[in-house]
Amino acid sequence: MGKRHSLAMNLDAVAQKAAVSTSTVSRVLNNLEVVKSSTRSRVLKAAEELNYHPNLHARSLARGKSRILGIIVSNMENPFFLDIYRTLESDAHARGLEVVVANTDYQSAQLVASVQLMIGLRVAGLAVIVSEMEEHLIQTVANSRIPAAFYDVGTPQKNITNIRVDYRKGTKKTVSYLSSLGHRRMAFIGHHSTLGPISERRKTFLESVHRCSSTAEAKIFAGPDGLDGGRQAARELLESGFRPTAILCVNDFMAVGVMRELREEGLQIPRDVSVTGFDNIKLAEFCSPPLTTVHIPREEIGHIIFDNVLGNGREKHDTGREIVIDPELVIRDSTGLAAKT
Amino acid sequence: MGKRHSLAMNLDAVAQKAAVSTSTVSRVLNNLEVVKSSTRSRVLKAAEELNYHPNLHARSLARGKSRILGIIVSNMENPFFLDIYRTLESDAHARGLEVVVANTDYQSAQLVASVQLMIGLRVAGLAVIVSEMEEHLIQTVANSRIPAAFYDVGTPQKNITNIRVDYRKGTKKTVSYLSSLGHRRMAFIGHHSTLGPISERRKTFLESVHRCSSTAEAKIFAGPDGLDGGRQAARELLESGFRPTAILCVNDFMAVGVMRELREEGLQIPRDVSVTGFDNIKLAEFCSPPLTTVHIPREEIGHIIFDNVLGNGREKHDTGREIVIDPELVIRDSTGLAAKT
DNA sequence: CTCTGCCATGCAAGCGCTTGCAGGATTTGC
DNA sequence: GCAAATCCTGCAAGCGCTTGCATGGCAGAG
Repeated sequence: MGKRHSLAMNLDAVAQKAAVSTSTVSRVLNNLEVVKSSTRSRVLKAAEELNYHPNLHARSLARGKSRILGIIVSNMENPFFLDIYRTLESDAHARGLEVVVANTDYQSAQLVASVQLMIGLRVAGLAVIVSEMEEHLIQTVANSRIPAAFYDVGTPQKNITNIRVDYRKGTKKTVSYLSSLGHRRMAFIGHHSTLGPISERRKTFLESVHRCSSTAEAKIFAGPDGLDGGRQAARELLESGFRPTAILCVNDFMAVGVMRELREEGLQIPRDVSVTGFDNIKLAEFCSPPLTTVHIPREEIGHIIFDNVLGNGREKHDTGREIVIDPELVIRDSTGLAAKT
Repeated sequence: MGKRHSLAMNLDAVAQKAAVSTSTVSRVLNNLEVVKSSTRSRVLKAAEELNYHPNLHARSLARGKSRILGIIVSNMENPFFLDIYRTLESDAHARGLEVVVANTDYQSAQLVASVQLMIGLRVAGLAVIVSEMEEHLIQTVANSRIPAAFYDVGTPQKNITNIRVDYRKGTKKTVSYLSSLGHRRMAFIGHHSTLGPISERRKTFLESVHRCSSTAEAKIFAGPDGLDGGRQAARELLESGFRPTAILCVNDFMAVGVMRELREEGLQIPRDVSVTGFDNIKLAEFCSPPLTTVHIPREEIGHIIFDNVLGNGREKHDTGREIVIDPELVIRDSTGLAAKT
């Protein structure tokens, strides 16, 4: 019944205008060197004049694969994830791949939808940066045979690599550092989350504090994630009457929120109370006072993920491995000697 | 020559397994209500067992269109763009559309590539949030007949809407406010950029200062964009010997960087010098001191863009219009009465 | 001037899905 | 019990592109 999609501009149109076959047009557009240069330029001219843009769906379909790197990320606002994403993106572009991102917003329904999307798109590779994922879904990805790498999720699977940061170590380093400054009464401010990495930090915190000194006190507070959440949690802490000399926060955003609230309360940092963060986002360096925090090498992580998804074949497609990254403590001005009480 | 792509799992496989035709499978998967429920569940079961995921490329090809909203953005790290993006994304999801984003990093080559990608993907709608775009490229988008909206770019075109913020007004409000506090010596800190909206602010700044008082002094400084850039520009300002009582920054990030440097120099804000930003990002509320800045309603902008791209038909597809948004001054603690000199 | 061989191009099948149309099976009405 | 209406399902064409194979033309060799 002829053209159903009137406005469509396709290879045929170009072929006709250039008086060649579609195959030739295709070859020109794909830079196959078999085409005579006079023909080539004629085709190029026709395509240009018709304002032709190849239909990527048709191309992927015909080729049986797409040149797309899929990225699933739980929260783009988090500079932590954002940085990893940016690295992946630039690696992909360097390899001539397009990128499609899906944000899950920590919603498991979104995660499922995103995975469906990526598989449906038959992406060339998939990076999943989400902190938590059901075993079932991981299996789905594994079954799809799409080369994939996860950040901080579940256990390694067949042809899937899992990359994670040793949060325990980071937390331990922070606690020992604070302990060495004389702190014996500490609080941990986390957020309402059952995410693995988060509860890991919480647990390690308690253990470490008690290992450093049997008389040490440790309490845990929580608020929603983010600047506001940190502030809110700090408020609760203040109202609880507990007066720690040091506060460890689950991430830098919350730490900045916490500092804001403490300052409002008239407390000085670090004179009255020390504060630490986690991640070492840019802001940590620029807030006031600059924040002592745990640095996580996000660029490095991004590169590792990319290499494991679409690396030059060096070591990809091993039977899934686990790669563990060591975090480093960065000392700035938000921590100091414990105040005498 | 049989299956070229061995691992492919397609409709046929499901159809065979469920002992029906591909058409039926297709109808089940698309929830067409014509299928007998016993057949339906048989198909669903087969699909499930085979771990089948429809090929979205084939689907888009057959349907002649995709259910994808394309978003092109110049810099995801900028919370300003990020917020607009997030709004668009949630609007899209609410309508059952997928989203694909392309980051241009302010590189014009990337912009071209992104536009190609979106057109190639035959996206259902396109939002372009990039601050600057060649007329030629705008035309390309217009010619593609894809419903599109631009933020802050060029002139309205046929079936393309342009949305922009009245930066002049925002800058004027800031200057008059500072002027009313007695400031007569002001600096503007921008970044190295020829982007329209930026030079607009710069120019308006100079005009406004001189309009407020003929004896007022105004100078302009610049650095790279971002926290570091603000710091660097502040350094230059300090070294220049110019001692303004107020500094207007082109955006909040730069303002925070500026404040950091001033503080290091021993200056107090706002006692010694007032500082203002632009955009009113979250950080503006949490930095120290909280920043006086110009609020730009990013969510609202996001919704407007979406409505203009894929709105319920209410008013989309007008012959391109221009929508202008009014910014509001938000007064916080980084500004105060001018110091006596 | 004919023969071999290569170069540039065209032919046509196929990628996985949708969908208008047709037709067999099952109901319903009388 | 039979015709008509209804319901499901299948057939097959087509979406725009790629690509293995076939072929026409032309150059150089003899």
